[in-house]
Amino acid sequence: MFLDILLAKLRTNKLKQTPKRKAILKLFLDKRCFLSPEEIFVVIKNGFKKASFPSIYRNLDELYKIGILLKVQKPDRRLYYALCTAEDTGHHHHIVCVKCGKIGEFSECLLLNKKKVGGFKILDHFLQLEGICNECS
Amino acid sequence: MFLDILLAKLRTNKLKQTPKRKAILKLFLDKRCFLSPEEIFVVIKNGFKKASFPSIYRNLDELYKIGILLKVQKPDRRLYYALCTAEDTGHHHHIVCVKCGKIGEFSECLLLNKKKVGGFKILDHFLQLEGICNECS
DNA sequence: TAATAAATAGAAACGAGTTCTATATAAGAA
DNA sequence: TTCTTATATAGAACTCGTTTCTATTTATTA
Repeated sequence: MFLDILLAKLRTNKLKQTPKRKAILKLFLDKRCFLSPEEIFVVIKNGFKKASFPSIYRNLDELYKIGILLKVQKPDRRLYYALCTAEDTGHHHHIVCVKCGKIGEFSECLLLNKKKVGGFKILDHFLQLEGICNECS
Repeated sequence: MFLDILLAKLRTNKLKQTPKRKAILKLFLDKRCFLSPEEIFVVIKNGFKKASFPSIYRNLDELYKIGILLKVQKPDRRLYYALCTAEDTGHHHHIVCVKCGKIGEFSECLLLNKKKVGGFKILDHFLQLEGICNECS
């Protein structure tokens, strides 16, 4: 089962398997879409007696850092997280549909593998794509 | 001259040609890259006795609304604006030196010439590079 | 079961961006 | 030029998503 794989990943990264972490992972497995910290907070608030935003934010960031979640920012200037389905947890980019806002993910880096350009040695890059998804076109 | 065209666009849209608006436009014409409100504020602060963030933000938004500027959001969760180069000649990118802040420009697009990726049809992209310039390395 | 390292809740802080309002100024009219 | 009026401005105060701080609680292991 997929949840077991995620829980194993927690152990591998020395993160405790707390009830709330499990609830967050189950929520992402159930919904299979991008969720904001606020949406997750509401669910946790309903399932437990106590809940706090800092824990939600920290958990989301930790899950992002160990490659379980991916993180994007929508034009509403909020963070959104979703299960990362890329086989490798390495470098990958996202593309946003200009019509429906759906976010696609691809691990293929579109950049030519150049080390130097215009007299500058390239250290890092930020690539943001806009497009139209299959359903909207 | 390009500045005249932009100023005419202000008049067309019934926006006054204030000294600060002119300074902002000149800055974009000079830099030819994405700038944050903060970066613009610093320049305006140096060129005038007074400056305020609300004016910068409102001006950038107005220039964006009448099509003079583009607006994007980078992962640092800040807004960035750049001249809309629709009439401008060639597709080009910028690279910023992480040490001295110098901005390089190159017309060669580093993106693989893909039209579609992950089920999305690519319409537009924004690429910002970071690196080290010749003098700093 | 006890030890301990990590996770939590709650309050407070942070910071980019926005709203409010009185004052200043660009641009057209007299 | 001077006057008039609508727009632009500075500065203070605010918004709100996100982060930091800290005392308490809890999952893990020994």
